[in-house]
Amino acid sequence: MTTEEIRNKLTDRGLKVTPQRMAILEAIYNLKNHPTAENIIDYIKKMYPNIATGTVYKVLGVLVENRLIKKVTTEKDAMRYDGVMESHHHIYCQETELIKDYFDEELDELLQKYFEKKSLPGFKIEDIILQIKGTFQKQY
Amino acid sequence: MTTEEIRNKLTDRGLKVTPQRMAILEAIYNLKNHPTAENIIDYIKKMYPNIATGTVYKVLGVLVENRLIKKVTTEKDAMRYDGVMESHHHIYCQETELIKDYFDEELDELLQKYFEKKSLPGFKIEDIILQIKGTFQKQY
DNA sequence: ACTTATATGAGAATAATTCTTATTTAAGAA
DNA sequence: TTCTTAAATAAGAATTATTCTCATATAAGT
Ligand SMILES: [Mn+2]
Ligand SMILES: [Mn+2]
Ligand SMILES: [Zn+2]
Ligand SMILES: [Zn+2]
Repeated sequence: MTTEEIRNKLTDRGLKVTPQRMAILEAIYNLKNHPTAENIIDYIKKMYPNIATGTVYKVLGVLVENRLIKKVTTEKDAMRYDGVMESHHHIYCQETELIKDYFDEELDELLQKYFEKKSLPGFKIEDIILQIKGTFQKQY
Repeated sequence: MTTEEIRNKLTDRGLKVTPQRMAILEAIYNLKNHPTAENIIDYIKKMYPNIATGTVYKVLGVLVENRLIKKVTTEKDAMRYDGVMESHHHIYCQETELIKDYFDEELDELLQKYFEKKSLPGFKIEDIILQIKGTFQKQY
């Protein structure tokens, strides 16, 4: 993801391009494993030590509203963020904080067809995300 | 769910039976829509005004550890709890806080078979929960 | 360059949860 | 039925995650 591409994501949504917004998007794309706000703040402060905590939360909210990033829910108190906007699911390791992306078009089609048939009465489905919970096998 | 049944759930796990634990389980079973800790506290305080907030959080943690209840993740800051331990999925209304249970054995079998075939290398799946996001149609 | 609506920084405030410690109590043993 | 004691609770302080307020700074259009 180049600087220009990041800039375009902002302008495409009619958002002002600020160094803070650029830095936050860049952080999300570079930090793997679905960073928390705190992860993002730590990362950005290396290059840009004056960024305000409140600004990061504000910007994250704006980016979510504008569908440039997504929230990832967990059983921990801190929200996590995801810069991958293509449809995908999440593999949660119960022993660590690791959340791996899981892409599977075949599964997505299967689910889409399944819920076309068995549509939920009175509910318009916008998105289906699998939370796949378990543990990674330790390798000796 | 009778008082005796609730009591047995605790003793079956080797947990001491306390009025607080009984009240918290009863609250979760009676409150619908996946209550927050605050919902549970408000409910219990009607009958039992001296219960301490910290006790409720402590007990909720114990009940989760002992698999008598589950956490339900959301994009909001407050954790929500679920007393329904049978396998099921969640329908999230994007416009309200409503989280509806969705039971579907056919779907569960479909998923189980799917992931038997396409097993995730190095990962032991313990549970798969669908987060079905969308909106309930308003009826006029 | 000028203007202005919007974004940011700083720090206070709030909300959700956890921690600490003295006291109480459930449940098994005597 | 007491007695014992490890575990649970109440109360309130502390911590963590997030939001809010408001004065200043700045992006972007004119
Ligand atoms: Mn959450
Ligand atoms: Mn919180
Ligand atoms: Zn992801
Ligand atoms: Zn449920």
